[in-house]
Amino acid sequence: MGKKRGQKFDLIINAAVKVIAQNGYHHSQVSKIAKEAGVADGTIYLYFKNKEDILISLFEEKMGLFVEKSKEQLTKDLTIEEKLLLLIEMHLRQLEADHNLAIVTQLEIRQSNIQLRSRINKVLKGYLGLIDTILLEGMDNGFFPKSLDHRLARQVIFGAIDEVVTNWVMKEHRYELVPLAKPLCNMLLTGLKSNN
Amino acid sequence: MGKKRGQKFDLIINAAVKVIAQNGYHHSQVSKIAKEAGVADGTIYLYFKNKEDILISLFEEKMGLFVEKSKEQLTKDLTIEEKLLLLIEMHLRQLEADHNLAIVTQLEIRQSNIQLRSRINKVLKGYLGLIDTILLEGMDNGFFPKSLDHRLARQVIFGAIDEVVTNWVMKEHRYELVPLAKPLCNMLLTGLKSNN
Amino acid sequence: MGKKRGQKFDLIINAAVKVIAQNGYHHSQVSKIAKEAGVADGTIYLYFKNKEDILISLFEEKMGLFVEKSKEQLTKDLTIEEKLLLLIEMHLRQLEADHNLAIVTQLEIRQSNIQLRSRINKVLKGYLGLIDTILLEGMDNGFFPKSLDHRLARQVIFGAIDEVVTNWVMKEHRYELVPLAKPLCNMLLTGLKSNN
Amino acid sequence: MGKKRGQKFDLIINAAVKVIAQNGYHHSQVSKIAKEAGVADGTIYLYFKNKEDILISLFEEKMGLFVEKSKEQLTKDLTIEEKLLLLIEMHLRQLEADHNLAIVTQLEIRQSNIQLRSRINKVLKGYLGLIDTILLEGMDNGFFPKSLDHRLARQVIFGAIDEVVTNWVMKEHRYELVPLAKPLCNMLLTGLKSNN
DNA sequence: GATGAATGAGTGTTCATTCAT
DNA sequence: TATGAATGAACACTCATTCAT
Repeated sequence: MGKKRGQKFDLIINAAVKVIAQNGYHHSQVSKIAKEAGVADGTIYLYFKNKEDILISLFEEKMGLFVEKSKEQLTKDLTIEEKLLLLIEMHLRQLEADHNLAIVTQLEIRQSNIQLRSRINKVLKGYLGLIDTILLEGMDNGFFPKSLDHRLARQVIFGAIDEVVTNWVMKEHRYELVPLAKPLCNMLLTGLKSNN
Repeated sequence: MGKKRGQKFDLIINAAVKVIAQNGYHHSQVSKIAKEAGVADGTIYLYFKNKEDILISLFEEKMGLFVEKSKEQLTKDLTIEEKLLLLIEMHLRQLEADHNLAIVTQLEIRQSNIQLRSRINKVLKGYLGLIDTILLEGMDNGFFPKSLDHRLARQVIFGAIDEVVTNWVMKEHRYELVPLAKPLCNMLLTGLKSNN
Repeated sequence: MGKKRGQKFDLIINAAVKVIAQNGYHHSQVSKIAKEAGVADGTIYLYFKNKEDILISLFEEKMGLFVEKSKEQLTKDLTIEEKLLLLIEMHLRQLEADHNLAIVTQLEIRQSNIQLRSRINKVLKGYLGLIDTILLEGMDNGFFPKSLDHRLARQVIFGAIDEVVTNWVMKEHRYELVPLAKPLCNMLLTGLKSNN
Repeated sequence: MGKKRGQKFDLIINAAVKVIAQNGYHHSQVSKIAKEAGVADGTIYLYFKNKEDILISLFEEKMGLFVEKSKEQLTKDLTIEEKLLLLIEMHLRQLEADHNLAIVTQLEIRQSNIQLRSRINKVLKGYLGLIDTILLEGMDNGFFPKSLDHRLARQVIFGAIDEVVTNWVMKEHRYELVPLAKPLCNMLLTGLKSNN
């Protein structure tokens, strides 16, 4: 059964983002999502294998789109520094633009089984690939040292961004997120230590 | 109800770590934890308010202990650099020493409700306080620039360490964790960029 | 709605025999039968009132045909003994010739509601009528005693044949059925007791 | 999990006989049975694996008891003829004494999956064993011919009795059942044919 | 007639929690 | 304190049936 797409697919995905952000995954009954989407309960199962599949598909859909867009932007002729900044900015902008999505992404999706993590990780791999590309290009042109452990660096970059977003969600979006891109990027590039 | 302590309290906590790490939180029935602990189902409720309380108490107990130990270590007369390295090393060592605890800490505990996050965050605050202390001391003695946004820095440090541990857990502990402390610490202090 | 006949009617009936024999009635979704028949789900409802109607119609169709054929054969000029043997042989032969039909007839059809039994019984009545005809003719010509309780006798004959077939189906058709006609017929006619 | 017995086990079994006889198996919701038994829904699952298990356990319980009783009676010093008659009489009497049980036994239990049939058959085997014992003893002492196919004979006897009971149930118990034992027994022993 | 996407009623089962002993 | 049998609320999912095309 290849995944069916169509108007209803998006209808359900968007309803799910809203309902899950408001109630949390475990209190978001399938019937509640169906009602919000304006379809019958059973219709959900024409487009999704089960309730968990909604959550993961939602992530794949939204995050996949984001990765696509980002990949495209990063083909531009920019310096490594500009590319990293751009990526961070896009990341923060995307989530600041959709608070519900941010809640689902930073909190609810992490409630999924270890097994489901593999599907999540597949999507994440796409994102991490973008970071890797920047890192490798930078090592190639001397912006980063040849000796850089790029896997560790990738984890540091992703972990830092992710934590910044999560912190913003936990603080209930009480401050602006995008302005943090620049200082965050600098901190990652030059470190915390005074450079004198 | 003040929290009751006693032999059984620890018995249950340790059983929970084992059972939850093996089965995941949602497949760890209270009766399964009780059986592993060698107590009756009902006994659990003499020591814990409900199932979620086991999970959070477990975190409070183990993490609280860790923060205590760390705080103590950090009173030693060390450079800022040494202190940060020590903290990271202790963090990685504690989790590498107990794989089950690492699984619960990095994966399962995140499945808790948004509400429960507040109790988790309270514990985390203790840990983040340690980072802050180092950061502020460093800013004070010129190791870090006065202009450092220490809240952002704290998020970067925590996010990076956390991601490194999570990655290790997701990769099923297939490599050694503690050796990553040194390069991780350096990366955080001097950044990714080449220092020509 | 008079019953519609046509190519598709038979297509569906035959698909149903196959699907139900293989999966059991309760695991034979209408859509599965439709697929096997090569028609759309909705088409089923142009020919049958509901799912149960397929099961009963199937029985009516196959059994009705069998009763017709048998009635015809029994008009021949035969002794009572020959007629009974012929009936039993035809019964066993019909089911041995179509294992799937035998499964449906002996096992699956009995899963229908008490209400539906009335339609089944109507069909059976035709068959039982054949037995009655033989019994009454035999009582008339002295082959059977005048005192015979022919209703009881009919139940004994039908019950015995039915059980022999069911046993064969339950034993997964591991032996030949038709050869049992002769000894079964003898047993019914002369009883189990030694005749000396 | 060995089967738990106890007061509640019987309570539930008896409630199930009543509810299933009145509503049919498929319209006998577990909650309905629980209510009739005066226990909570969940309690059912302390004593039975699932809904089907209630049906089969019920049969095992009631039929098993009957087979025990019959086996005991048949140790008496009786002629073969008397033994067969006794068995038939007990069979008819047991079911005439409990109309609800008869409905479940003759109609509802047959709605179970082919898989569940194996558990049913295991119970039936006990009953069929009783018939076999009589047949073999009769062949041994010359009451039955040495050449008797006792497996076929067993099927004829069981099929006949079963059909007589089913017929009585389908006719909604409108006549007395036990009086049919004698003529039924005779018919099985001496056959239908006139013994000129 | 034929289709098949959409419907939504219906229920078995789990398991955290309680409480009489 | 400790027990564990009993509770009962809660819900994902199926699938027979409909109907607009």
